[in-house]
Amino acid sequence: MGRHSCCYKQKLRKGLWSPEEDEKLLNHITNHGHGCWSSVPKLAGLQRCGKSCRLRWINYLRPDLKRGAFSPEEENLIVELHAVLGNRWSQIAARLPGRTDNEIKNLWNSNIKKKLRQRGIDPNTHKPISEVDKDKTTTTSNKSPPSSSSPTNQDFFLERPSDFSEYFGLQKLNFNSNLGLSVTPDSSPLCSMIPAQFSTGNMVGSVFQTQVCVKPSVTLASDNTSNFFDNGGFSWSGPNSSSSSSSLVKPNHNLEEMKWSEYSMNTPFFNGSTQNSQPIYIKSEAEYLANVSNITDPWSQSQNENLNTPEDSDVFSKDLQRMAVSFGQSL
DNA sequence: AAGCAAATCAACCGCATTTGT
DNA sequence: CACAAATGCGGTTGATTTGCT
Repeated sequence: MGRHSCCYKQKLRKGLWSPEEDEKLLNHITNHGHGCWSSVPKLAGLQRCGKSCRLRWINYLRPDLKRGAFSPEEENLIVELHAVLGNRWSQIAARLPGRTDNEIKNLWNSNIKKKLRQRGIDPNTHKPISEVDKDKTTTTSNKSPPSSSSPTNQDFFLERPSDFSEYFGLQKLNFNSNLGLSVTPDSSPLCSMIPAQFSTGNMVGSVFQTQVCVKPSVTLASDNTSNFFDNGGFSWSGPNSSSSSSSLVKPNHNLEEMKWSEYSMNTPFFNGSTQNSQPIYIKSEAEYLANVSNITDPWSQSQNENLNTPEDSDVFSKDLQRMAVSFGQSL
């Protein structure tokens, strides 16, 4: 036997809201707040289910809603955010004050998608359509999932849009094993989105399961004297680590199909249990590349080879392990 | 002005996750 | 720990509006 909707048990109204219903709901929430949504309809004198009341409030009655057409700036931001977040409409909406996930979703499906296609861009992958077609004909079955589907925790691939790090800019991430991560954002549009991602949950549940993560553009150094500008990438400050060699992660090395969970399962770094707060700096790939020339790069020799080899993955894992161990020791 | 198709919008549905008991 | 209820999310649908012939 199939499920029934929440409106089924009682004879509750469905469909469009009347002005009278709106007024009742608005008055009730203005005077008492919404509290528990399931009790709202009863308290407000409405023949609706709580879910319907919540939706009406969020999408229509909320006083902070911005109405009217989307500006070109908003549309651009939606495209940029979609390139990073995929169809995570609520997270996209969180970056556009006064806009709801529902209207952004509608705009995307009815308008933006079409515009992108007209410009020769695939709205799912944000790549040129010609490239996507080529991929389709060359790739075989077990490749990364399309970005249109939200990656699950299980299926998180280290894939990102090629221009992602341009949005990323310089971030200062403050890791605290009790509080999770917080971020001091810079002024680029996506930066303040990122901490919202990071600050919920613990390390494994947040930063290392988002597309932001370390992989695209970072250098890892286990030396506490190095700083962001010296090593051109990713570092942490803290007590001296036992490892004297610095660890480097080549930007864009080809580990697209490795899962973060595979790293996180094996690295003590991600399992820190004592309270500590460590600043972590990440800068954009562009900045990285501008500064990287003086840095010894263990992957440079393999530049023209297929980098997606077990050896590469192994080196990368070991570097992460080393970083993890020294970080763990500093906690 | 009428008819039709496309575009837009509001709301529902089912599922996943979170919270409470 | 198990279960149920509540909440939140994204996909989808269907009604309405808009634009074109």
